Amino acid sequence: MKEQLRQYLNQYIQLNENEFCAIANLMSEKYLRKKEHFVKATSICNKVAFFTKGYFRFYYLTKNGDEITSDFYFAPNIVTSYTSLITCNPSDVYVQAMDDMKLLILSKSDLEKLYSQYHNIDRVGRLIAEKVAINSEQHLLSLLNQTAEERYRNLINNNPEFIQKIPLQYISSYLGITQETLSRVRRKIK
Amino acid sequence: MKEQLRQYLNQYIQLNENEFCAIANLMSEKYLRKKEHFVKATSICNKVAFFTKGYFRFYYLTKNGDEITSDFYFAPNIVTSYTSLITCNPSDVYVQAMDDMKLLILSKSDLEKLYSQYHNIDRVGRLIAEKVAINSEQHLLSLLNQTAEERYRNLINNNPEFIQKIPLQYISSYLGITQETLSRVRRKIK
DNA sequence: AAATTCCTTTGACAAAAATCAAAAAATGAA
DNA sequence: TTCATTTTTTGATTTTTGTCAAAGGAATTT
Repeated sequence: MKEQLRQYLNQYIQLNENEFCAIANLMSEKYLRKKEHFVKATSICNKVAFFTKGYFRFYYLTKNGDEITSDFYFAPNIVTSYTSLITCNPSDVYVQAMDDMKLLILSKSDLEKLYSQYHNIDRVGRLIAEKVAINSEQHLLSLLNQTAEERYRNLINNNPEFIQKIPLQYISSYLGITQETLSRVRRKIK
Repeated sequence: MKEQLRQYLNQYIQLNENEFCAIANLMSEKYLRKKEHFVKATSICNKVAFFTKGYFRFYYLTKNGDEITSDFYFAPNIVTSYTSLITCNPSDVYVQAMDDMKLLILSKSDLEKLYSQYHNIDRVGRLIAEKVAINSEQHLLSLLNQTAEERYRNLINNNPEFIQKIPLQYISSYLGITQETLSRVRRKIK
C-alpha cells in the first residue's frame, strides 16, 4: 500500500527516498467497516488518511436531522476533514467510509513536523490544498450555474464507475435536490 | 502599501526580512478603475495581486449571457483566478475591480521561483490555499443547506460594511437566487 | 433642476422543486 | 427461495422560486 501512496504523491511532486520514507514511517494502519466514520461532527479532526479502495462520503446534518452530502472522495486519495484539521475547530462534517477499507493514518502533529522539516513535503501540502480548493470551486459553480439535470449528467460522466454504486439518496443532496426530484431527472435522461 | 502586505502575510506566518523583501522586490504597481478586469474569462491568469482598498467580484457568464457572481474578495487581500493560475487553463471566471484600486502584482513565474527558493514562502502559499479551500467550502455548504434568507442574513452579518455597497444584482446570484427573489427576501427581513 | 441611466421593487403568472404518501423494485438475510 | 428491509419510483398537491413586464427610486450627468 505504501507503493500506492508513493505513486499517488508522485502526481504532485517527485519526493526523494528520504522524504517519502519520512512520511511512510509515520503512518499507521487502520481499518474501517462500511458506514463507519473516519471523522464525526463535533469532534476535532487531527489526522489525515490515505486509502486505495472504495470511497468516502462527507455529510452534514440539518436542524431537522436530514443528512446533506457535500462531497465524495474516491480512491486512491487522501482524506481528512479539511476545515477542522486546519482551524482546529470541531468538524461540522461527518466523513464516512462507504466500503470496508484499509487506511494509512498520519497524525496532524506528525504532519506538521514533516512540513517543518521538509520543504518538499510542505509543497505537496500546498499542491493538495490547491487541488482541494479547485474541486470545491467546481462543485460550487455547478450549483450556481447548472440545472440539477446538468449536474447529474456531469457527475456520471466524470465518475461512471463510482456513481453506479452510490445510493441515490446520497447523491441527491450533493446535487442540491431531493431524492424524488433526482429520480425524476434520471427517468427523463434514460 | 508594502507595509500593509507585510501585515497581511504576517497573519499567516512571520517572514524574515530577507524573505519578505524577496517578495516585495518582485512586485510591481498597477492601477485598475472601477469595473475594469484583473482577469478575463478565456485568458490564462499568470499573476496574483495584493490590494488594500475596495473589493473584487468574481463572475461567470451563462450560455444566455447572464452574469453569475461566485465570490467577493474584500481588502486587504490577495486575489487571483486560482483555478486558472494553477491549472494553466483559460480562466472561466472574470475578476472585476469594484472600485478604483491600486494593486501590487506578482507574476506566476516569479511566484514559482519564490516557492522554490524559500521554504517559508511555499508555506505561506499552502496556508493561503488552505484558506481559499475553506472559504469555498463554506460558500458551498451555505448553498446546500441554507435557505436564501439564511444566506443573506449571514452575508450581512459577516460583512456589513461591504454588503451595503454591493448592488443587489451582484449579490443575488452569489446567493443562488434571482434579484427579484432577493428583493422579496429583503422586504421580509426588514 | 431636469433628464438620463441604473438599480430595486412589485405584481401576475409560469415553471420548478419540495412534500407527503404509497407502491414498486432491489437488496440482503434467514 | 422466501421474507424482511432498504431503496427507488410514482402520483397528487403545495410551496418556492423564476420569468416577464412595468413602475418606482436613486444616483449621476448635462
